[in-house]
Amino acid sequence: MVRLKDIAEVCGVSVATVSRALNGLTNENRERTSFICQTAHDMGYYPNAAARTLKTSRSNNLGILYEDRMNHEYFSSLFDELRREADAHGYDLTFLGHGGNTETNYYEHARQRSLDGVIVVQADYDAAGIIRLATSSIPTVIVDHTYDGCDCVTSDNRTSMEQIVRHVHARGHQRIAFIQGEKGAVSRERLAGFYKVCAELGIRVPVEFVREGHFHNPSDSAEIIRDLMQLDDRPTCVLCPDDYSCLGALWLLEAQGIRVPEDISLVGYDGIRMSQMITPRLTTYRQDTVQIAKKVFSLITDAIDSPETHIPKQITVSGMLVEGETVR
Amino acid sequence: MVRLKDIAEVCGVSVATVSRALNGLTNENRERTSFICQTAHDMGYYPNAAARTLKTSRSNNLGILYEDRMNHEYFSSLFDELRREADAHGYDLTFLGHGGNTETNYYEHARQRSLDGVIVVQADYDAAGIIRLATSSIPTVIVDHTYDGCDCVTSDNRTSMEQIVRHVHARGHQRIAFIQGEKGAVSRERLAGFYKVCAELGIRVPVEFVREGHFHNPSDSAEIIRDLMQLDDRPTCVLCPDDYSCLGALWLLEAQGIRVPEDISLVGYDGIRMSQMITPRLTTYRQDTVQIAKKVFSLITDAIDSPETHIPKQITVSGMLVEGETVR
DNA sequence: AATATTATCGTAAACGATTCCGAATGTCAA
DNA sequence: TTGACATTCGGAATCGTTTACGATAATATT
Repeated sequence: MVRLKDIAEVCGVSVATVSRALNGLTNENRERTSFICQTAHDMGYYPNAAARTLKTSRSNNLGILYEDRMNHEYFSSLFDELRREADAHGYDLTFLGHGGNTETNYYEHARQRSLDGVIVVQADYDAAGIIRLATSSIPTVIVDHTYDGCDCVTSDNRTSMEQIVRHVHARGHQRIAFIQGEKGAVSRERLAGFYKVCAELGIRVPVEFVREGHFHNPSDSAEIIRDLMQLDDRPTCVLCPDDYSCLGALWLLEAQGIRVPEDISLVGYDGIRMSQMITPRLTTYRQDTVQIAKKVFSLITDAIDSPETHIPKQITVSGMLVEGETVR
Repeated sequence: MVRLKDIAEVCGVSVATVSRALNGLTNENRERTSFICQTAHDMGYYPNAAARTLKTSRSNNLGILYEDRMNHEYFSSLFDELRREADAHGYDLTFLGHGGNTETNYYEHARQRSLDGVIVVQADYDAAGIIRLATSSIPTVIVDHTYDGCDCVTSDNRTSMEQIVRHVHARGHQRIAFIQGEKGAVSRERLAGFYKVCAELGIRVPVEFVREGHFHNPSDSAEIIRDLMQLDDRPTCVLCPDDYSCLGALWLLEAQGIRVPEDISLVGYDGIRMSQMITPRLTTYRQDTVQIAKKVFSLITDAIDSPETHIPKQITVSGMLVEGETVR
């Protein structure tokens, strides 16, 4: 391993001069600087991140927090975009695990590794470990959830749902059911949008039309939909919590002879690729993962680079309604 | 931040003693050791990874290399399992990006961060950067590809394909087409298994039955399948490179009035969850991502812990044939 | 010409942990 | 009592880098 010391000896200068030259500090002799940089490159020098971190307590490394499994496409593609942004900003991405022991202490883990910030993609937002992290001095950005006084990036859950309701209403639906995902900021926002537009449009919403389901759980959604269809006063359209569960439900229903959209209309959420590859193509709302990732980094880099002037913001990113073939 | 020095002052011992006590070194006073550990815990001590890495040149951090996008389920679930294993072994997982600059130097990046090892999940295996890494002294495990003299974990591509061919043959198919994915060790192995069993079973394979396609590319596969079906002497069954492309092809075909398996039988590969949620359920081969991850870690931990006695191995992990409804 | 100012660079002290080596103490046998 | 030996601990160097500070030389000011 080539060290600054080695370069210093070759160039006949001090270690400090080499460090300054390589870091582009001012007050340095021009030609000498370029000479040092050249020989450093020739010698195959690369800085030792551990030493640099130890001295500066900056690691150029961000933590990424994801408690669930990654295998639904919305999360994995969001993750891909975050990775791209991290690369562009010169950061590495390290997964924040439970730190070996079961008592999930994300804060300590982040401190141990001197992480410059943490991106929370998915977590149990009521858990003490997450709140500890979010309220700490470590720059933290939450995706798809909101804490007061924290940096957050969310989809426009409320207005997107408003668009969806207007869309299906425009296509003639008056009896619209709504399946929630897990309780939380996302479901709350979407439900608010749902109720708001229903009220505006004079759509009556029986209490049994609003059900509690789960994200990414197809059989659960199918069960609820079948249940809804057996009501005397049954809905003509069901809004699902996400594409994954909607797709699954669609197939489970079709296997039972229930056709979409002839017998029932369905709407998904997320806009995963597969939703547009199937027949019928899903009517859904595509989240803009590229923009979400960009916003996450604009927040976190600001928090890192100017911690004293940074004020936490909550950013909303708009997506796009995708008209498929599952709404009659 | 609490340092060893702080603990030493509180306990009235030297820094060296605290370090030894915390690391469980021998030749230490029993009760004093436990007293030190207790106060360290009470003071909220956690070690500084950067300092430790600088001194020991071990980081307890593994690199994970993935050049493509993550959004197909096989890779993302494999990744989930790797994450679980890393947690269990006390390692963190850091993504190896291109290091900011475009000239992809994974080796230097790994050295910079003092990574203890690197797991290559997907990459351009012919690129100089990967080969440089694989042939370096950094413990490296390759998944789904083989280099001579390197640690590799692959699925049983050859025998799995043999099983698949036997299966469809047992169900009466004599005219079987094969769509390859990208060129490489995986495709080569599968094709070898395909040819071998076809020969054994006396199945004639016209040259136009073996096509070059792409992994994870549904429209491409659909195109090829349609093409195959227009042959005078058309196949009755097509083996696709993976579930994702197979699913997509299936829908594209059905949209054009071609029914599966009535008009054509299809077989996928990977065994992603969605393949079993749809109608018809896919006949496919499920890769054992849990076992793959376990093997990866058994190799990499051995390479890290005993670099002198470690000899590179190539491990094959068996999966399981999943009988669905896409083979008549 | 003497002094003030600036531009450059080197010295050395950190950052927090590990670990070699030697010192101090205790134990035991002769 | 003395010497040999084991046990336990502290001192200090070290890992590679950054950076405050002072020293030096070059230039400008009067």
